[in-house]
Amino acid sequence: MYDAPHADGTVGKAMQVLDQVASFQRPVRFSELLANSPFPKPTLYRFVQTLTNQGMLAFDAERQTYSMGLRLVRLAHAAWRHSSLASVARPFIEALAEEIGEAIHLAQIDHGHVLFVDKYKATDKFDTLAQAGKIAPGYCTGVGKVILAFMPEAAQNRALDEQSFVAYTPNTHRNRKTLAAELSTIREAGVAYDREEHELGIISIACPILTGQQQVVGALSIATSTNRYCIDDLNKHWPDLHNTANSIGAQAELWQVPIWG
Amino acid sequence: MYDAPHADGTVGKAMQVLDQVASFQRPVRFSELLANSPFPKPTLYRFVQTLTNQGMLAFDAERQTYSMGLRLVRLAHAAWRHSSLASVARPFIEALAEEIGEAIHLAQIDHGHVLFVDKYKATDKFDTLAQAGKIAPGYCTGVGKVILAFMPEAAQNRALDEQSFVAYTPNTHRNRKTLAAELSTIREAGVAYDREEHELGIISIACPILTGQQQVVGALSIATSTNRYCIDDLNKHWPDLHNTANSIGAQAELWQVPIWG
DNA sequence: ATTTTTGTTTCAAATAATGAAACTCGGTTT
DNA sequence: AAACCGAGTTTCATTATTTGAAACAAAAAT
Repeated sequence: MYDAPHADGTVGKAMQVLDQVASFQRPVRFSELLANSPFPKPTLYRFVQTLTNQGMLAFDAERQTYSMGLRLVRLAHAAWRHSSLASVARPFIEALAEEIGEAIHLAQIDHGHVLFVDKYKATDKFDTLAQAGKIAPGYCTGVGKVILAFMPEAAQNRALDEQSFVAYTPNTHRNRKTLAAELSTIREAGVAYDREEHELGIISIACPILTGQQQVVGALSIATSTNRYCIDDLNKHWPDLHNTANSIGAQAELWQVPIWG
Repeated sequence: MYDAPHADGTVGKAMQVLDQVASFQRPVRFSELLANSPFPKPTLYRFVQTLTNQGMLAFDAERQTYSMGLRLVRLAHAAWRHSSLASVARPFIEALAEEIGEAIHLAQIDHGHVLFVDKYKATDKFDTLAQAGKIAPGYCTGVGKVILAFMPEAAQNRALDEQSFVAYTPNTHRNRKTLAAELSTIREAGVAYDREEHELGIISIACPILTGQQQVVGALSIATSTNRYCIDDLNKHWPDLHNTANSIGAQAELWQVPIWG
């Protein structure tokens, strides 16, 4: 038990640095990294050097800043194609979006956070990559809640432990208890709603994507704005959403999409 | 296949393993990796374990296979937004594509390979992510040749060293000499053509994206099929392509897009 | 039941990572 | 001009991690 923080050795630490650079959301100087880093100066320095050599980070010599490297784009391409639901789900989502004319989100879960792996916005041809890869909290999004609701208990507990319960809006769940209560309702109903819990003015309806053995592999949602529609309107699309989610689940199984991360 | 990794300590080796998994283009068993790995069994085993813990790989327990992890998608999202031309270039490309009605490619170069960071296919709303992140050879694509042509000499030499000169079609350059000759022509002309050098039936015209100091940051191309158009037809779009590339270059500079990796 | 293949663990030796301190290089202050 | 400062880089003895031959366990194949 006392070898608990076996923080995955050197590689784990390097990945931590990568995350840190990513978290800045902009090119960042070494000293800025250092200020927020658990590592001493030379250690951090070497990590950053190594990662840059490796193309995981990019160094702008002119401005002396680091940002995420293009090698990640190359690697993620493979991840996206072979390890996410997106490539399997795409044709189904496309069809659904054409029919409904609202934004469709496809999400998987990754360490307690919802990871959008694809997004189709019917009114905009060109929004895919900008959104794919984005993360959002699990406890206050339609896709997040529905995935949580259908997870096996052990995994669900682990994921719930990682929720922050930040109150984005007055409707956001503020603690595990109220969320857990909603999750069991969701599980029975097979649908989750986001009632402006993450962003005021945005609502959604979400269905789980399940395999034959009823394992959740992701979720599908229709999102819209309260200016145009209310939850009841979204409900009319439930049959379509549900069917699409089922079709994707069936395909995912054939295609051997990995079940977890 | 992938470039010789100047063994950057433990982290470099781990990244090498990541690349190896990516290169399979499908879920892969431990033993398959081992067969092609320079590392002894327990070493590889631990790398794979660590990377899986870290979410850089995903392990499918049922099928006993590894694939690329979703963490990469998360990280690449940041890379794509803050470290690639794509986010800056998008509105320009969109406008161009609408006008021309052919596929537009946006590429950067990464270790001698062309990395497509975005693609807009006017006739298909939904092809972006499938292509972004893909790599192609530098020596036989329009975007690749034009980037090579405008690189500073030292970098160009390094990049040329990494070209494989595989003959994809009868028109493909087969050695450095003929390529180098074309590169200087391209540099003078400011345009490159792909005359079915990578794929039979596919041609393209490509312009460099330059900063104020005439540094290449990427390239833009219009691609089409020989069924519909010939090089001369593409040439009619040159002014538009050129203008768009210039606008992107100007914006890139303002936006502080990192110049290299 | 036996062998073979595939995946996992052990442990001493080999290697790589660590970080306090020292150094370099621009730029700024005295 | 000298002294100072802060950001970035290097050194090197110490420490911790990685390494891989070998052994082990589990699952498939024979």
